[in-house]
Formats: sequence, C-alpha cells, structure tokens
Amino acid sequence: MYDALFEYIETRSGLRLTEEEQTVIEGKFHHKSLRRKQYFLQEGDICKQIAFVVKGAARMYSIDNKGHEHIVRFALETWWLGDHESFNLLTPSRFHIEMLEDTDLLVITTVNAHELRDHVKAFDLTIKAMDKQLAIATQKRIHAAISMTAEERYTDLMNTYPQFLQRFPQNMVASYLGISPETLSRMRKNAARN
Amino acid sequence: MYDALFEYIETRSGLRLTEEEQTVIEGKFHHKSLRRKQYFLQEGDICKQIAFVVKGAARMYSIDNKGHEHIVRFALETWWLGDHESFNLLTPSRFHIEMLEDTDLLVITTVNAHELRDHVKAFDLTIKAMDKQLAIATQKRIHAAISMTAEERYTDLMNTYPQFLQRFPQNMVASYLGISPETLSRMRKNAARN
DNA sequence: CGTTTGCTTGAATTCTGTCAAAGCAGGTGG
DNA sequence: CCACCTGCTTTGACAGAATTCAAGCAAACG
Repeated sequence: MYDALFEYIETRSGLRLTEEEQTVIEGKFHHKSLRRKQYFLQEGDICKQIAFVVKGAARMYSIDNKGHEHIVRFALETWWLGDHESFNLLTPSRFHIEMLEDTDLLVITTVNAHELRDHVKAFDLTIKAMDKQLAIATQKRIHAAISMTAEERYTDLMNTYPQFLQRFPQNMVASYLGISPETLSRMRKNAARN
Repeated sequence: MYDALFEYIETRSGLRLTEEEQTVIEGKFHHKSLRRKQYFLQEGDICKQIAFVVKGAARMYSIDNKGHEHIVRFALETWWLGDHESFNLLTPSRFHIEMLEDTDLLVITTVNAHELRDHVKAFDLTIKAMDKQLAIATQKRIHAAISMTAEERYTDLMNTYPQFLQRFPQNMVASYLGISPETLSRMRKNAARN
C-alpha cells in the first residue's frame, strides 16, 4: 500500500528513502478506504488532513445558491485530496470531495505533515515540487478560462488529460469546463464531424 | 529601498531578520527601475528572475492568435513579478509582463533565490507562505471562472480588490475578468441602477 | 424488471461578443 | 492658451454562442 507513496516521493524529490525514513513516513500516514459516493470532505468541514490517492478517483466541487454543482478539481492515482484554502487557513471549506470510484487513500494530518517536512528532506522537496506543479497547472487553467472559447478548452483538456473522458461521466467533465452538459454534447457532435 | 522587502519577509515568515541576514539578502537582490510601458518579460523569453514590487504596478498577459490580449495577473506593491511556469521549467514564456506605472523592483535570479532559501530560513518560510497564498488565490479564481456569471465575478472582484478599478483602466479589468470592455461597461451601468 | 443515471436533441430565451460611432477626458505641441 | 491627438469609455444594433427547459432514449444498477 505504501509503495506507491514511496515511489512518488522518490521520483518527485530525486532522493532515495532510507528504511528508517520509510518507517517514519508509515507512522505519520494512515490508510483509509472509501467506496464510491462516499465523502472525504463536506462543505463546512475544516480540512485538517490531506490524502494521497493510491487507487481510485474523486472530485472536488461546490454547490452554488441555485443548487448547481461546479467541479473545481478531479483526482486520480498519485494525486492529492484536500482543500488548500481550508487546510492552510483553517476556515470551513466551501467544497465537497466525493469518491467517484472505490478508493484507497493514505491520509496525513496537518500537524504530521509539518513534522514530516521538518524531519524527512525528501518529503519537504516533494511538497515543494507539488506546490510548483500546482501553481503551473492552475495558472494554465486560469489562462484557459479567460482566453479560450469553450470548444478550445475542451480540445485542450482532451490533449492534456485524455483519461478524464474515460473515467469520468461527461456531465462532470462539462462541469469541470464550466459549461452545461448539453453544450458539451453538442460540441462533441460538431467535433466528430471534422 | 530594501526596507519594504525586509518588512515583507518578517511579516510573512514571522521571524526577525538579523543585520547579517539583511546584508545577505541585499547581496542577492538588485534594484531595477522600469518606466510605464516598459517590459519585465516578453513572450518567448525564459523567466530567469523574479521581482518584488516596491512601488508601482504591472500586468501579466498573453496575446492569442486573433491578436487579443488576456490579462492573467496584476501586480501592485509587495506583490511579485514572474512566470511560474517558465521560471520553474525553464521553458519560453507565453506571457508579457508590462509596467502600468513607473515601477521600482527588487530582482533576484533563480539561482540566487534557491541559495537564499537554503541560507536564510525566514526567506524560505516567506516563499512557502507565498506559495500557499498563491494556491488559495488561484483556486478561488478558477472557482469564480467556472461557477459565477460575469456579473458575479465583477462584484466579487470589487469586494476582493477594490484598488483594481482605481489603478487600472476598465478595459484591462475586463480582460482580467475574461469579458469584453463593452460588457463590463454595460454591467456597471446596470449595477449602478440597483 | 423497474428505476436511476447519463447522453442526446430541439426550441425558445438570455447573454455576450463584435462592429461602428460618438463622446470625454488628459496630455502635447504649436 | 488653445487646438489637436490619443487612449478610454459608453452606446446602439446585430449576430453568434451558451443556457434553460423539456422530452426521449439507452445503458447500468439494485
């Protein structure tokens, strides 16, 4: 179960983990299984832990005052679950994090994550690398949102994350793109013609 | 000139800087003045340095294949200039960073920034805090882009950054919101009625 | 086998962009 | 000091794009 996490840390940090470090890491995380439709976080909760996805899939979304859902992020294997804002500021989250498949997680609390960063250099480097990657990905997404048409955003998504349409229902992909399911359906019909 | 930076680091890190540390920091940064309409970065450049804004204002934007500009970010005093993606991956930037006012910057290279993080703990903590804040702000912006109408995004912006409309022309605010200047003008007219 | 869930399609409506024109500063040079 | 630019905002008319509402259909699920 922990092998996927060790491999992830070694790849991201560029360092090898000693057996001792592996033991420390195992002590700070704990395993958690969630089935499809179960929640890791619900709106109003304070996000006091984050989780590494060993196997499975999830979505993070909000519900607006008209009752519509808006998917901010998906998560697949080797991605992380958690609401940055709530986690860092200890404010109630505006988001839900729901499993879309039966999922295996490795969970760590805020406090343990900080301790681990102080004691295991490879983990600190990993988090730094994640932060960078996240900054890049979110900047791209903002750029896409303000500068591309819905159709361009869709083809861009297909190039960047072709897995998404295979593992997530189309109406959720539409929600992620910020368009209605009907619009996405029509766009795909047009795109197939060309 | 450096006082604003020292104060910023001390506030963000929660640590006091020794005189020695202040000297080290001064040695790694250098001062640069840019006038209105001058560029800190142009499309195609690799972003090998970032800059702390001591005084002034700037915008970061791209130009699409129709020749339209799209503003991804603004920067004011105590904010930073730089393209995360180009800076971290050393790829050519898709963005321009242009001064909107005469601006004083403190510039640091990639290499020096890494060294400084290793030697001055307060600086490392500051960068970590910045990364967190950036992650929160960008997540909010993505959420706004996919879940709000143009009008909701506008009022949200006015609440979060009321300075923007005072220091930036309205057509740039429109570009930042991802709408046309005409639409923003009409929205403001409607909002004034209520 | 019935129910739920997701996908598609059509028609009406609302929103937004585009194009064009006009007005309104602030700044510059004569 | 005035006339003229130039950059920015406003307004109107029109076209195009996306949402909404409604209906029908297929596949998956319990």
